[in-house]
Amino acid sequence: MEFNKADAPPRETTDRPRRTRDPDQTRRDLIDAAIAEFSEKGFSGGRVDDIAARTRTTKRMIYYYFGSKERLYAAVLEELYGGMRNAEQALPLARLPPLLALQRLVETTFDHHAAHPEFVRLVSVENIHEARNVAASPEIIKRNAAVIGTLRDLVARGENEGAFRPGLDALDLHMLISSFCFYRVSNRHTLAAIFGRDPLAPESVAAHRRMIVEAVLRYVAPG
Amino acid sequence: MEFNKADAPPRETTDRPRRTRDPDQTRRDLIDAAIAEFSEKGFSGGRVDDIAARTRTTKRMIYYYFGSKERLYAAVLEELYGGMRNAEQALPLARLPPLLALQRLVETTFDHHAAHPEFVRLVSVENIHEARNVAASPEIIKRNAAVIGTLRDLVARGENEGAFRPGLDALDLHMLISSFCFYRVSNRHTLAAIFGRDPLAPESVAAHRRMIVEAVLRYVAPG
DNA sequence: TAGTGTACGTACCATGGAGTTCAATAAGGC
DNA sequence: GCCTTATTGAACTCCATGGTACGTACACTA
Repeated sequence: MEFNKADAPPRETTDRPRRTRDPDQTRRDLIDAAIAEFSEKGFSGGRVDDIAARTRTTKRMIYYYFGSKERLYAAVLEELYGGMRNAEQALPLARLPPLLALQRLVETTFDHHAAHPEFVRLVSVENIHEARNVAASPEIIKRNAAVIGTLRDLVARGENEGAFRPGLDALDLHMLISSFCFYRVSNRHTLAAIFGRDPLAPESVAAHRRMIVEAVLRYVAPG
Repeated sequence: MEFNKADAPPRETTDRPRRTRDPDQTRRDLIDAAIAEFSEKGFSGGRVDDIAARTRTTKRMIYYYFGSKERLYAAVLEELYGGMRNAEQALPLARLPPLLALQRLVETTFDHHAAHPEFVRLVSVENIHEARNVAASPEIIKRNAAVIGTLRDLVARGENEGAFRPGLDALDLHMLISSFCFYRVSNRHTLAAIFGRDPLAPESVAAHRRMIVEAVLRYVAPG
Protein backbone atom coordinates (compact mmCIF):
# COMPACT_ATOMS: atom_id res chain seq x y z
CA MET A 1 0.00 0.00 0.00
CA GLU A 2 2.72 2.44 0.83
CA PHE A 3 5.12 1.92 -2.03
CA ASN A 4 2.79 1.47 -4.89
CA LYS A 5 5.18 1.89 -7.77
CA ALA A 6 3.45 -0.14 -10.42
CA ASP A 7 0.19 1.52 -11.32
CA ALA A 8 1.00 5.10 -10.39
CA PRO A 9 4.19 7.05 -9.94
CA PRO A 10 4.46 7.86 -6.26
CA ARG A 11 5.06 11.61 -6.66
CA GLU A 12 5.85 13.52 -9.77
CA THR A 13 5.73 17.22 -10.53
CA THR A 14 5.46 16.67 -14.25
CA ASP A 15 4.59 13.45 -16.01
CA ARG A 16 8.03 13.28 -17.56
CA PRO A 17 9.82 10.35 -15.90
CA ARG A 18 12.41 12.05 -13.79
CA ARG A 19 15.91 11.39 -14.84
CA THR A 20 17.92 10.41 -11.84
CA ARG A 21 21.45 11.76 -11.55
CA ASP A 22 21.49 14.37 -14.23
CA PRO A 23 23.55 17.21 -12.80
CA ASP A 24 23.55 19.36 -15.95
CA GLN A 25 19.81 19.19 -16.25
CA THR A 26 19.36 19.88 -12.56
CA ARG A 27 21.56 22.95 -12.80
CA ARG A 28 19.78 24.14 -15.92
CA ASP A 29 16.38 23.69 -14.28
CA LEU A 30 17.45 25.68 -11.25
CA ILE A 31 18.70 28.56 -13.38
CA ASP A 32 15.48 28.64 -15.36
CA ALA A 33 13.39 28.56 -12.22
CA ALA A 34 15.53 31.30 -10.69
CA ILE A 35 15.14 33.48 -13.80
CA ALA A 36 11.39 33.21 -13.46
CA GLU A 37 11.33 33.78 -9.72
CA PHE A 38 13.75 36.72 -9.57
CA SER A 39 12.29 38.44 -12.60
CA GLU A 40 8.82 38.21 -11.08
CA LYS A 41 9.65 39.19 -7.52
CA GLY A 42 13.07 40.80 -7.48
CA PHE A 43 16.03 39.58 -5.49
CA SER A 44 14.78 40.20 -1.96
CA GLY A 45 11.24 39.24 -2.91
CA GLY A 46 12.32 36.01 -4.57
CA ARG A 47 12.19 32.94 -2.34
CA VAL A 48 14.74 30.17 -2.43
CA ASP A 49 12.08 27.67 -1.43
CA ASP A 50 9.86 28.83 -4.26
CA ILE A 51 12.64 28.48 -6.78
CA ALA A 52 13.14 24.90 -5.67
CA ALA A 53 9.41 24.28 -5.81
CA ARG A 54 9.39 25.32 -9.48
CA THR A 55 11.68 22.38 -10.25
CA ARG A 56 11.62 18.66 -9.68
CA THR A 57 14.54 18.92 -7.32
CA THR A 58 14.99 20.45 -3.88
CA LYS A 59 16.43 23.51 -2.21
CA ARG A 60 19.44 21.49 -1.19
CA MET A 61 20.60 21.50 -4.81
CA ILE A 62 20.67 25.28 -4.95
CA TYR A 63 23.22 25.29 -2.18
CA TYR A 64 25.04 22.32 -3.67
CA TYR A 65 25.50 23.97 -7.06
CA PHE A 66 25.50 27.67 -6.27
CA GLY A 67 26.34 28.03 -2.60
CA SER A 68 23.98 30.89 -1.81
CA LYS A 69 20.97 32.81 -3.00
CA GLU A 70 23.26 35.66 -4.00
CA ARG A 71 25.47 33.50 -6.18
CA LEU A 72 22.47 31.91 -7.84
CA TYR A 73 21.25 35.38 -8.68
CA ALA A 74 24.66 36.25 -10.13
CA ALA A 75 24.54 33.14 -12.30
CA VAL A 76 21.12 34.19 -13.57
CA LEU A 77 22.45 37.60 -14.56
CA GLU A 78 25.38 36.14 -16.50
CA GLU A 79 23.02 33.83 -18.30
CA LEU A 80 20.65 36.58 -19.40
CA TYR A 81 23.31 39.09 -20.39
CA GLY A 82 24.87 36.33 -22.44
CA GLY A 83 21.73 35.95 -24.54
CA MET A 84 21.69 39.66 -25.30
CA ARG A 85 25.19 39.89 -26.70
CA ASN A 86 24.67 36.89 -28.94
CA ALA A 87 21.73 38.50 -30.67
CA GLU A 88 23.64 41.68 -31.42
CA GLN A 89 26.87 40.09 -32.51
CA ALA A 90 25.10 37.86 -35.00
CA LEU A 91 24.30 40.92 -37.13
CA PRO A 92 26.45 41.49 -40.26
CA LEU A 93 26.34 45.28 -39.90
CA ALA A 94 29.62 45.98 -41.63
CA ARG A 95 28.33 44.67 -44.94
CA LEU A 96 25.23 46.85 -45.08
CA PRO A 97 24.90 50.50 -46.05
CA PRO A 98 24.96 52.63 -42.87
CA LEU A 99 21.32 53.65 -42.76
CA LEU A 100 20.13 50.12 -43.34
CA ALA A 101 22.63 48.74 -40.83
CA LEU A 102 21.38 51.17 -38.22
CA GLN A 103 17.80 50.25 -38.96
CA ARG A 104 18.64 46.56 -38.51
CA LEU A 105 20.38 47.29 -35.23
CA VAL A 106 17.39 49.20 -33.91
CA GLU A 107 15.00 46.48 -34.98
CA THR A 108 17.12 43.75 -33.43
CA THR A 109 17.39 45.67 -30.18
CA PHE A 110 13.66 46.22 -30.19
CA ASP A 111 12.85 42.60 -30.92
CA HIS A 112 15.20 41.23 -28.33
CA HIS A 113 13.78 43.35 -25.54
CA ALA A 114 10.26 42.49 -26.62
CA ALA A 115 11.07 38.79 -26.67
CA HIS A 116 12.85 38.75 -23.31
CA PRO A 117 10.94 40.64 -20.67
CA GLU A 118 12.70 38.59 -17.97
CA PHE A 119 15.98 40.09 -19.09
CA VAL A 120 14.56 43.58 -18.90
CA ARG A 121 13.10 42.97 -15.48
CA LEU A 122 16.30 41.51 -14.11
CA VAL A 123 18.28 44.50 -15.34
CA SER A 124 15.79 46.72 -13.51
CA VAL A 125 16.27 44.67 -10.38
CA GLU A 126 20.01 44.89 -10.75
CA ASN A 127 19.83 48.67 -10.98
CA ILE A 128 17.87 48.84 -7.75
CA HIS A 129 20.83 47.05 -6.23
CA GLU A 130 23.22 49.55 -7.81
CA ALA A 131 24.51 47.00 -10.32
CA ARG A 132 26.76 45.39 -7.76
CA ASN A 133 26.68 42.02 -9.47
CA VAL A 134 27.17 43.38 -12.98
CA ALA A 135 30.07 45.48 -11.75
CA ALA A 136 31.59 42.36 -10.20
CA SER A 137 31.43 40.36 -13.44
CA PRO A 138 34.21 41.16 -15.92
CA GLU A 139 32.59 38.73 -18.33
CA ILE A 140 29.34 40.68 -18.52
CA ILE A 141 31.16 43.98 -18.80
CA LYS A 142 33.53 42.87 -21.53
CA ARG A 143 30.91 41.37 -23.79
CA ASN A 144 28.49 44.25 -23.47
CA ALA A 145 31.03 46.98 -23.82
CA ALA A 146 31.95 45.37 -27.15
CA VAL A 147 28.56 46.33 -28.56
CA ILE A 148 29.59 49.96 -28.38
CA GLY A 149 32.65 49.26 -30.49
CA THR A 150 30.47 47.95 -33.28
CA LEU A 151 28.23 50.98 -33.10
CA ARG A 152 31.20 53.32 -33.04
CA ASP A 153 32.45 51.79 -36.28
CA LEU A 154 29.05 52.17 -37.84
CA VAL A 155 28.79 55.81 -36.78
CA ALA A 156 32.23 56.57 -38.22
CA ARG A 157 31.38 54.85 -41.48
CA GLY A 158 28.06 56.65 -41.73
CA GLU A 159 29.70 60.00 -41.20
CA ASN A 160 32.39 59.32 -43.78
CA GLU A 161 29.87 58.29 -46.38
CA GLY A 162 27.72 61.30 -45.62
CA ALA A 163 24.78 59.16 -44.58
CA PHE A 164 24.93 60.47 -40.99
CA ARG A 165 25.52 64.00 -39.80
CA PRO A 166 28.80 64.63 -38.00
CA GLY A 167 29.23 64.85 -34.23
CA LEU A 168 27.20 61.81 -33.19
CA ASP A 169 28.26 60.05 -30.01
CA ALA A 170 28.01 56.27 -30.22
CA LEU A 171 27.22 55.69 -26.57
CA ASP A 172 24.52 58.34 -26.46
CA LEU A 173 23.04 56.91 -29.63
CA HIS A 174 23.06 53.47 -28.07
CA MET A 175 21.18 54.88 -25.10
CA LEU A 176 18.63 56.59 -27.31
CA ILE A 177 17.91 53.27 -29.01
CA SER A 178 17.91 51.10 -25.90
CA SER A 179 15.93 53.48 -23.75
CA PHE A 180 12.72 53.18 -25.70
CA CYS A 181 13.05 49.44 -26.30
CA PHE A 182 13.72 48.92 -22.61
CA TYR A 183 11.20 51.35 -21.19
CA ARG A 184 8.13 50.00 -22.92
CA VAL A 185 8.89 46.61 -21.39
CA SER A 186 10.26 47.65 -18.00
CA ASN A 187 7.44 50.11 -17.36
CA ARG A 188 4.76 48.08 -18.98
CA HIS A 189 2.64 47.77 -15.87
CA THR A 190 2.60 51.36 -14.70
CA LEU A 191 1.94 52.49 -18.27
CA ALA A 192 -0.92 50.04 -18.62
CA ALA A 193 -2.38 51.04 -15.25
CA ILE A 194 -2.20 54.77 -15.92
CA PHE A 195 -3.06 54.98 -19.60
CA GLY A 196 -5.18 51.87 -19.94
CA ARG A 197 -3.22 50.58 -22.91
CA ASP A 198 -0.74 47.73 -22.61
CA PRO A 199 2.41 48.71 -24.53
CA LEU A 200 3.09 45.06 -25.27
CA ALA A 201 -0.30 44.47 -26.86
CA PRO A 202 0.05 43.36 -30.50
CA GLU A 203 -1.48 46.54 -31.95
CA SER A 204 1.14 48.66 -30.19
CA VAL A 205 4.15 46.53 -31.04
CA ALA A 206 4.27 47.32 -34.74
CA ALA A 207 3.66 51.02 -34.16
CA HIS A 208 6.39 51.21 -31.54
CA ARG A 209 8.85 49.36 -33.72
CA ARG A 210 8.26 51.74 -36.62
CA MET A 211 8.41 54.70 -34.31
CA ILE A 212 11.80 54.03 -32.76
CA VAL A 213 13.30 53.21 -36.16
CA GLU A 214 11.93 56.43 -37.59
CA ALA A 215 13.05 58.50 -34.60
CA VAL A 216 16.60 57.15 -34.72
CA LEU A 217 16.97 57.48 -38.48
CA ARG A 218 15.71 61.04 -38.38
CA TYR A 219 18.04 61.80 -35.51
CA VAL A 220 21.17 60.73 -37.39
CA ALA A 221 20.13 62.25 -40.71
CA PRO A 222 22.31 65.11 -41.96
CA GLY A 223 21.04 68.68 -41.97
CA MET B 1 20.89 58.17 39.36
CA GLU B 2 18.32 56.61 37.17
CA PHE B 3 16.39 59.61 36.00
CA ASN B 4 19.11 62.12 35.42
CA LYS B 5 17.26 64.72 33.44
CA ALA B 6 19.08 67.85 34.44
CA ASP B 7 22.65 67.76 33.21
CA ALA B 8 22.30 65.56 30.11
CA PRO B 9 19.43 64.60 27.89
CA PRO B 10 18.84 60.93 28.56
CA ARG B 11 18.98 59.77 24.94
CA GLU B 12 18.88 61.66 21.71
CA THR B 13 19.32 60.52 18.12
CA THR B 14 20.24 63.95 16.83
CA ASP B 15 21.18 66.99 18.86
CA ARG B 16 18.08 68.81 17.75
CA PRO B 17 15.78 68.92 20.78
CA ARG B 18 13.01 66.57 19.86
CA ARG B 19 9.71 68.27 19.42
CA THR B 20 7.14 66.40 21.41
CA ARG B 21 3.69 65.96 19.96
CA ASP B 22 4.08 67.04 16.39
CA PRO B 23 2.03 64.54 14.43
CA ASP B 24 2.35 66.25 11.04
CA GLN B 25 6.09 66.40 11.32
CA THR B 26 6.31 62.80 12.50
CA ARG B 27 4.26 61.63 9.57
CA ARG B 28 6.31 63.72 7.16
CA ASP B 29 9.55 62.34 8.59
CA LEU B 30 8.33 58.77 8.21
CA ILE B 31 7.37 59.34 4.57
CA ASP B 32 10.72 60.91 3.80
CA ALA B 33 12.57 58.07 5.48
CA ALA B 34 10.45 55.54 3.64
CA ILE B 35 11.13 57.24 0.29
CA ALA B 36 14.84 56.92 0.93
CA GLU B 37 14.66 53.35 2.20
CA PHE B 38 12.35 51.93 -0.48
CA SER B 39 14.09 53.73 -3.33
CA GLU B 40 17.43 52.36 -2.16
CA LYS B 41 16.40 48.80 -1.40
CA GLY B 42 13.06 48.13 -3.05
CA PHE B 43 9.91 47.10 -1.25
CA SER B 44 10.94 43.64 -0.05
CA GLY B 45 14.49 44.78 0.59
CA GLY B 46 13.39 47.80 2.60
CA ARG B 47 13.24 47.27 6.35
CA VAL B 48 10.60 48.77 8.58
CA ASP B 49 13.09 48.94 11.43
CA ASP B 50 15.54 50.83 9.25
CA ILE B 51 12.91 53.32 8.17
CA ALA B 52 12.17 54.03 11.80
CA ALA B 53 15.89 54.31 12.54
CA ARG B 54 16.19 57.05 9.92
CA THR B 55 13.86 59.20 11.99
CA ARG B 56 13.72 60.44 15.56
CA THR B 57 10.63 58.39 16.19
CA THR B 58 9.99 54.68 16.45
CA LYS B 59 8.62 51.80 14.45
CA ARG B 60 5.46 51.93 16.47
CA MET B 61 4.55 55.18 14.73
CA ILE B 62 4.67 53.57 11.31
CA TYR B 63 1.92 51.26 12.40
CA TYR B 64 0.13 54.04 14.20
CA TYR B 65 -0.04 56.24 11.12
CA PHE B 66 0.06 53.80 8.23
CA GLY B 67 -1.01 50.43 9.56
CA SER B 68 1.41 48.29 7.58
CA LYS B 69 4.58 48.31 5.55
CA GLU B 70 2.48 47.94 2.40
CA ARG B 71 0.33 50.97 3.15
CA LEU B 72 3.38 53.05 3.98
CA TYR B 73 4.79 52.10 0.60
CA ALA B 74 1.53 53.09 -1.07
CA ALA B 75 1.65 56.47 0.67
CA VAL B 76 5.18 56.96 -0.63
CA LEU B 77 4.07 56.27 -4.19
CA GLU B 78 1.23 58.77 -4.02
CA GLU B 79 3.59 61.36 -2.66
CA LEU B 80 6.13 60.93 -5.46
CA TYR B 81 3.66 60.71 -8.30
CA GLY B 82 2.10 63.88 -6.94
CA GLY B 83 5.35 65.79 -7.41
CA MET B 84 5.58 64.70 -11.02
CA ARG B 85 2.18 65.94 -12.12
CA ASN B 86 2.71 69.32 -10.47
CA ALA B 87 5.81 69.98 -12.51
CA GLU B 88 4.08 69.21 -15.75
CA GLN B 89 0.84 71.02 -15.07
CA ALA B 90 2.68 74.19 -14.16
CA LEU B 91 3.75 74.61 -17.80
CA PRO B 92 1.80 77.16 -19.89
CA LEU B 93 2.02 75.06 -23.05
CA ALA B 94 -1.12 76.36 -24.70
CA ARG B 95 0.31 79.85 -25.01
CA LEU B 96 3.50 78.84 -26.81
CA PRO B 97 4.01 77.96 -30.47
CA PRO B 98 3.83 74.16 -30.86
CA LEU B 99 7.51 73.44 -31.46
CA LEU B 100 8.61 75.56 -28.55
CA ALA B 101 5.90 74.11 -26.32
CA LEU B 102 7.07 70.62 -27.17
CA GLN B 103 10.66 71.57 -26.46
CA ARG B 104 9.66 72.94 -23.06
CA LEU B 105 7.75 69.79 -22.28
CA VAL B 106 10.73 67.61 -23.15
CA GLU B 107 13.08 69.76 -21.10
CA THR B 108 10.77 69.76 -18.12
CA THR B 109 10.37 66.00 -18.29
CA PHE B 110 14.12 65.60 -18.55
CA ASP B 111 14.84 67.92 -15.65
CA HIS B 112 12.28 66.39 -13.37
CA HIS B 113 13.60 62.87 -13.84
CA ALA B 114 17.15 64.08 -13.37
CA ALA B 115 16.22 65.90 -10.18
CA HIS B 116 14.22 63.04 -8.69
CA PRO B 117 16.02 59.73 -8.98
CA GLU B 118 14.02 58.39 -6.02
CA PHE B 119 10.88 58.81 -8.09
CA VAL B 120 12.43 56.93 -10.99
CA ARG B 121 13.65 54.14 -8.74
CA LEU B 122 10.30 53.77 -7.02
CA VAL B 123 8.51 53.50 -10.35
CA SER B 124 10.96 50.75 -11.29
CA VAL B 125 10.20 48.98 -8.04
CA GLU B 126 6.51 49.36 -8.65
CA ASN B 127 6.85 47.77 -12.07
CA ILE B 128 8.62 44.77 -10.59
CA HIS B 129 5.50 44.39 -8.48
CA GLU B 130 3.32 44.71 -11.56
CA ALA B 131 2.09 48.15 -10.59
CA ARG B 132 -0.38 46.74 -8.12
CA ASN B 133 -0.32 49.84 -5.94
CA VAL B 134 -0.55 52.29 -8.82
CA ALA B 135 -3.43 50.33 -10.27
CA ALA B 136 -5.16 50.50 -6.89
CA SER B 137 -4.85 54.27 -6.63
CA PRO B 138 -7.45 56.18 -8.68
CA GLU B 139 -5.78 59.40 -7.58
CA ILE B 140 -2.45 58.52 -9.18
CA ILE B 141 -4.13 57.28 -12.33
CA LYS B 142 -6.36 60.29 -12.78
CA ARG B 143 -3.66 62.90 -12.35
CA ASN B 144 -1.18 61.17 -14.59
CA ALA B 145 -3.59 60.29 -17.32
CA ALA B 146 -4.35 64.01 -17.50
CA VAL B 147 -0.86 64.66 -18.81
CA ILE B 148 -1.76 62.83 -21.97
CA GLY B 149 -4.71 65.12 -22.54
CA THR B 150 -2.41 68.12 -22.55
CA LEU B 151 -0.08 66.45 -25.00
CA ARG B 152 -2.96 65.41 -27.22
CA ASP B 153 -4.06 69.03 -27.48
CA LEU B 154 -0.56 70.10 -28.35
CA VAL B 155 -0.24 67.44 -31.03
CA ALA B 156 -3.54 68.48 -32.59
CA ARG B 157 -2.56 72.14 -32.56
CA GLY B 158 0.84 71.37 -34.06
CA GLU B 159 -0.72 69.38 -36.85
CA ASN B 160 -3.26 72.08 -37.63
CA GLU B 161 -0.63 74.76 -37.78
CA GLY B 162 1.58 72.59 -39.96
CA ALA B 163 4.37 72.56 -37.39
CA PHE B 164 4.05 68.80 -36.86
CA ARG B 165 3.54 66.11 -39.43
CA PRO B 166 0.17 64.35 -39.35
CA GLY B 167 -0.46 60.94 -37.83
CA LEU B 168 1.36 61.40 -34.53
CA ASP B 169 0.04 59.46 -31.55
CA ALA B 170 0.17 61.42 -28.30
CA LEU B 171 0.70 58.44 -26.04
CA ASP B 172 3.48 57.01 -28.15
CA LEU B 173 5.11 60.41 -28.30
CA HIS B 174 4.88 60.67 -24.53
CA MET B 175 6.61 57.31 -24.27
CA LEU B 176 9.36 58.38 -26.63
CA ILE B 177 10.05 61.40 -24.47
CA SER B 178 9.78 59.69 -21.11
CA SER B 179 11.72 56.60 -22.07
CA PHE B 180 15.04 58.34 -22.52
CA CYS B 181 14.60 60.63 -19.52
CA PHE B 182 13.67 57.66 -17.37
CA TYR B 183 16.20 55.17 -18.68
CA ARG B 184 19.31 57.21 -18.13
CA VAL B 185 18.35 57.50 -14.46
CA SER B 186 16.80 54.07 -13.89
CA ASN B 187 19.67 52.23 -15.58
CA ARG B 188 22.37 54.54 -14.38
CA HIS B 189 24.27 51.86 -12.50
CA THR B 190 24.38 49.12 -15.13
CA LEU B 191 25.31 51.71 -17.75
CA ALA B 192 28.08 53.06 -15.58
CA ALA B 193 29.36 49.58 -14.79
CA ILE B 194 29.37 48.41 -18.40
CA PHE B 195 30.47 51.53 -20.25
CA GLY B 196 32.47 53.22 -17.55
CA ARG B 197 30.65 56.50 -17.92
CA ASP B 198 28.06 57.68 -15.42
CA PRO B 199 25.07 59.02 -17.40
CA LEU B 200 24.31 61.42 -14.56
CA ALA B 201 27.77 62.97 -14.59
CA PRO B 202 27.61 66.72 -15.35
CA GLU B 203 29.32 66.44 -18.74
CA SER B 204 26.68 63.98 -19.94
CA VAL B 205 23.66 65.85 -18.64
CA ALA B 206 23.79 68.75 -21.08
CA ALA B 207 24.50 66.46 -24.03
CA HIS B 208 21.61 64.17 -23.13
CA ARG B 209 19.24 67.06 -22.68
CA ARG B 210 20.10 68.47 -26.09
CA MET B 211 19.90 65.03 -27.62
CA ILE B 212 16.40 64.10 -26.51
CA VAL B 213 15.08 67.54 -27.47
CA GLU B 214 16.67 67.23 -30.90
CA ALA B 215 15.44 63.67 -31.40
CA VAL B 216 11.84 64.53 -30.49
CA LEU B 217 11.72 67.71 -32.55
CA ARG B 218 13.10 65.90 -35.57
CA TYR B 219 10.63 63.10 -35.04
CA VAL B 220 7.60 65.38 -35.17
CA ALA B 221 8.89 67.55 -38.00
CA PRO B 222 6.89 67.38 -41.25
CA GLY B 223 8.30 65.66 -44.29
C1' DT C 1 -6.57 70.10 38.06
C1' DA C 2 -8.95 66.22 36.87
C1' DG C 3 -10.37 64.05 32.85
C1' DT C 4 -9.77 62.48 28.16
C1' DG C 5 -8.08 61.37 23.75
C1' DT C 6 -4.15 61.62 20.78
C1' DA C 7 0.63 60.77 20.31
C1' DC C 8 4.35 58.19 21.52
C1' DG C 9 8.02 54.47 23.58
C1' DT C 10 9.55 49.79 25.27
C1' DA C 11 9.49 45.35 25.15
C1' DC C 12 7.93 41.64 23.20
C1' DC C 13 5.94 37.80 19.92
C1' DA C 14 5.49 34.75 15.83
C1' DT C 15 7.09 33.10 11.84
C1' DG C 16 8.96 33.09 7.30
C1' DG C 17 12.85 32.08 5.06
C1' DA C 18 18.06 31.48 4.32
C1' DG C 19 21.10 28.11 5.09
C1' DT C 20 22.66 23.13 7.29
C1' DT C 21 22.83 18.33 8.91
C1' DC C 22 23.09 13.86 7.96
C1' DA C 23 22.09 10.00 5.83
C1' DA C 24 20.73 7.70 1.54
C1' DT C 25 21.22 6.43 -3.23
C1' DA C 26 23.13 6.13 -7.88
C1' DA C 27 27.23 5.58 -11.04
C1' DG C 28 31.40 4.13 -12.11
C1' DG C 29 36.17 2.15 -11.33
C1' DC C 30 38.56 -2.00 -9.81
C1' DG D 1 30.51 -7.59 -5.99
C1' DC D 2 32.59 -3.62 -3.36
C1' DC D 3 34.35 0.80 -2.55
C1' DT D 4 34.43 5.73 -3.63
C1' DT D 5 32.51 9.81 -4.90
C1' DA D 6 29.20 12.81 -6.94
C1' DT D 7 24.29 13.80 -6.24
C1' DT D 8 20.15 13.97 -3.83
C1' DG D 9 16.23 14.42 -0.05
C1' DA D 10 13.76 15.30 4.38
C1' DA D 11 14.05 17.41 8.28
C1' DC D 12 15.95 20.39 10.78
C1' DT D 13 18.17 25.29 12.95
C1' DC D 14 18.14 29.97 13.88
C1' DC D 15 17.65 34.67 13.34
C1' DA D 16 15.95 38.73 11.02
C1' DT D 17 11.84 41.05 10.56
C1' DG D 18 6.91 42.47 10.33
C1' DG D 19 3.74 43.26 13.59
C1' DT D 20 1.59 43.89 18.54
C1' DA D 21 0.51 44.53 23.71
C1' DC D 22 0.68 47.58 26.90
C1' DG D 23 1.86 51.36 29.34
C1' DT D 24 3.07 56.44 29.59
C1' DA D 25 3.27 61.43 28.64
C1' DC D 26 1.54 65.43 26.58
C1' DA D 27 -2.00 69.06 25.69
C1' DC D 28 -6.44 70.64 25.62
C1' DT D 29 -11.03 71.36 27.90
C1' DA D 30 -14.25 72.17 31.50
